[in-house]
Amino acid sequence: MTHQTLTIGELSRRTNCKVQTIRWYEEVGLLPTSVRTSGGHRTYEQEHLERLEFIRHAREFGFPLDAVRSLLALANASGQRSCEAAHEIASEQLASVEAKLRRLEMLRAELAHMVETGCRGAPSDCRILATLADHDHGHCLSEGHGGVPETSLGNG
Amino acid sequence: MTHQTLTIGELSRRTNCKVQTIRWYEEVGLLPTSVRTSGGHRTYEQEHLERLEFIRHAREFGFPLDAVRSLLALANASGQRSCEAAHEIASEQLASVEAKLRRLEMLRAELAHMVETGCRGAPSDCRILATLADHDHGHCLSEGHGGVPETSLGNG
DNA sequence: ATGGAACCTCTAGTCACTGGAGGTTCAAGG
DNA sequence: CCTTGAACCTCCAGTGACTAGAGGTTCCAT
Repeated sequence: MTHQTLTIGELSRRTNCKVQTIRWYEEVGLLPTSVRTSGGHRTYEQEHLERLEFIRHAREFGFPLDAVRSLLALANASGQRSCEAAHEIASEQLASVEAKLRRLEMLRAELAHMVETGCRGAPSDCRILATLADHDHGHCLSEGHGGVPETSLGNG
Repeated sequence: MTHQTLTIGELSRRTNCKVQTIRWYEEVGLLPTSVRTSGGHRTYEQEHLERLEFIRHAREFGFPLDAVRSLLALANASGQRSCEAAHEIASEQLASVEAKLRRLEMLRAELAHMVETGCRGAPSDCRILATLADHDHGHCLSEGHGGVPETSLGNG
């Protein structure tokens, strides 16, 4: 029954999460509206600490915030269904990570080739600048074919 | 001497780059201020087409725009120095891609483990939700130790 | 009572675009 | 010459997940 409350700073230290980020999580509804002191300072309980740790762990696994929101809901209403739903979200995240890996591996190979080839003595024959300028840039780096570079790997 | 000019739409089609993106490249100085028709429409020449293609190729390799800016300058002032500088920029990009790959591979392994373990029959024993809630979350996913999740992989 | 650390709100910036509203210009057909 | 409608124009807001800073207030130990 040591019902101790935490300041935002303490919560920040314990979760390794910046103060601004905690406030932001509250703003976007990942953390409940915090109880305030008479002076307006936020106070937190053990349950908030646990919830924030959950969020941080999920973020470390690269789950986007929307997924974290769903996972939080599932964790609070545990049951067979929750378990299946969590499994599905995690599988999607795994698939997304694997897709990014494939993309990045292709990119790495291309870049490595470019860098290794380097410039062969003659400045006018710099493989790097030549590759970038190449009109007939044959091999296809962008998978989407939608016109967007999509090298962007977003989060996680 | 078929000195033909292009509209922004034609340039867009030929480079697979959206019209808005072309305008935005102009705004941030990657493309020169465009010559306009009397009515204010942008017109482009062959050189702009080539420059934009260069930009697109570099973006496909994941170079951030600042790097693209540098590479463009180097391409326009070719020489031994340019070649070396380009090599350095490309090496940095390669290193950055490799770092992201390492990070993603760790992430993939952790996620795969989590997903494979699944929930073992008992709903209360869902490995996924349990892993996320884990207080003693032992292994270290965040390499920075700066407090930030840094699962974010930015661009390229 | 005081000093300074920690807290508060609000705004803007990051990266590289993307999308949309609301209005103008161009070129082809009648 | 007039109309139609596609293509163009500018300006603004939004994306994801924070981060940084200005300018002001509260807390708590001395």
